[in-house]
Amino acid sequence: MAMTVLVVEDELAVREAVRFHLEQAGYTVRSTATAREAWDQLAGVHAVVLDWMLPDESGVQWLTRLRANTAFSSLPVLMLTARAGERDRVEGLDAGADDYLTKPFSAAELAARVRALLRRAGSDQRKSLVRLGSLEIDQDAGEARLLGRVLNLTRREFDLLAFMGAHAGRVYSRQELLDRVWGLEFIGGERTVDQHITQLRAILDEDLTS
Amino acid sequence: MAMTVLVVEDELAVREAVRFHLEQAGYTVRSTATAREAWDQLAGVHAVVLDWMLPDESGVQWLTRLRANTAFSSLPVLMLTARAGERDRVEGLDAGADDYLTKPFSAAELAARVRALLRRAGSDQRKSLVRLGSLEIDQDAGEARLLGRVLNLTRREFDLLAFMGAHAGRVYSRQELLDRVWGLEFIGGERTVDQHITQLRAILDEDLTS
DNA sequence: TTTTTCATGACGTTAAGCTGACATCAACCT
DNA sequence: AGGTTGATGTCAGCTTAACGTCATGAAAAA
Repeated sequence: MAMTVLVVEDELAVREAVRFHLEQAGYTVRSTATAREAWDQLAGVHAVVLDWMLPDESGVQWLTRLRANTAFSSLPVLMLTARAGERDRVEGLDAGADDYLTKPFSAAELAARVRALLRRAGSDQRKSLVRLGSLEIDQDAGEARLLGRVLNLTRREFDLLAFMGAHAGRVYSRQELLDRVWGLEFIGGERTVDQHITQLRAILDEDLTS
Repeated sequence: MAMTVLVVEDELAVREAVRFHLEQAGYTVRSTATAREAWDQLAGVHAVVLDWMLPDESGVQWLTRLRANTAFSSLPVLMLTARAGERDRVEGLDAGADDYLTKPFSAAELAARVRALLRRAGSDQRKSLVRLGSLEIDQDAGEARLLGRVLNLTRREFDLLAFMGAHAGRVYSRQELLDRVWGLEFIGGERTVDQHITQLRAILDEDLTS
């Protein structure tokens, strides 16, 4: 699932630079130059990179309005500012920014901070332990247990089992599994899924009978 | 019972921002702009957020005096600084600060750290000592012991071990470790993590077998 | 300065992952 | 009934990429 980041920044050069680096980092990027446009682009966005100074409305004002809207009250926002003034910082955090970066900033650090924001937001809602009968799938620990015993799974095997466990009772086609477990960028035959399913069954069977 | 936090910070904007966020988090907040005033406000306070630079006396000096007073020797203190220098950090912790935060900081992080401080002090159970089998990780002393013997670890090695010890049983990707142990501003290859893990294993192995 | 600690690129090793070939099976058709 | 077809299950080999380690230069500390 590709994460979408909205960049609100009036300076073209900065906007495009930010876009470039976030796309490099694997995010889908949407961008606007004004606060007014930004408002219309919010749907489906997972995080916002917001410039302090905008032509029509200050970033802080915009952020305050955003926070007032319950639908976006917990949307992660990273604020950009040209000045390192202490007062600005405080005002930004007051308005509800989750993180803060002073220009000039390194592109990699921006990406890292966005990544951290998204991870934090995501881990809050992720259910880390799924139990299905005597099978436990522990996302945090990265392990699955059957009858209390830890299964010796490879990464793909675990990912596949975890996905199916998180959507128990639902049927997925091979292609859907490839898209959602392997990722959209994976190019390959559907037989690959068969192989891993076979493997999983073998492991589960073995641990059940031994 | 509502916990009371004393904020000692000369800059009005920062002081009020900190007040705002701590009150949001459910604490009663008292604040002063100078070290002298702070001294008179200490009664009944459960924790202190202390700025490094104050008009009348440096935060470090003030803290040293505080620690010398037996009545306040175990009062949790969170230090704020604009500088990120390693030396400052050491000096602050040396003087008796329990935690340390570099400006600019996020509101959420400040609140989280204060909460952590109060929890530690409240249960009077120094969570800074983690024990895993015969391995002890002592955050306060900045050292780790295996079978009672102090391990000779470098700073990174200790930080890494401490982080993992504090989150035992959880799996982290290389990238997450870089973000959380090295910091978001670190830009570098993931192989770096491998190297330090290898080193840690070697040290632990050696101390186990000798 | 000297000494220690870090980061990183190179490289060998291993096992995880992918794929093609073949076997099996059920449904459908003639 | 026998044959055909398409979907599925399994096996074994090949290819990678993930891992662990070493050595070296850079950076930081003493």
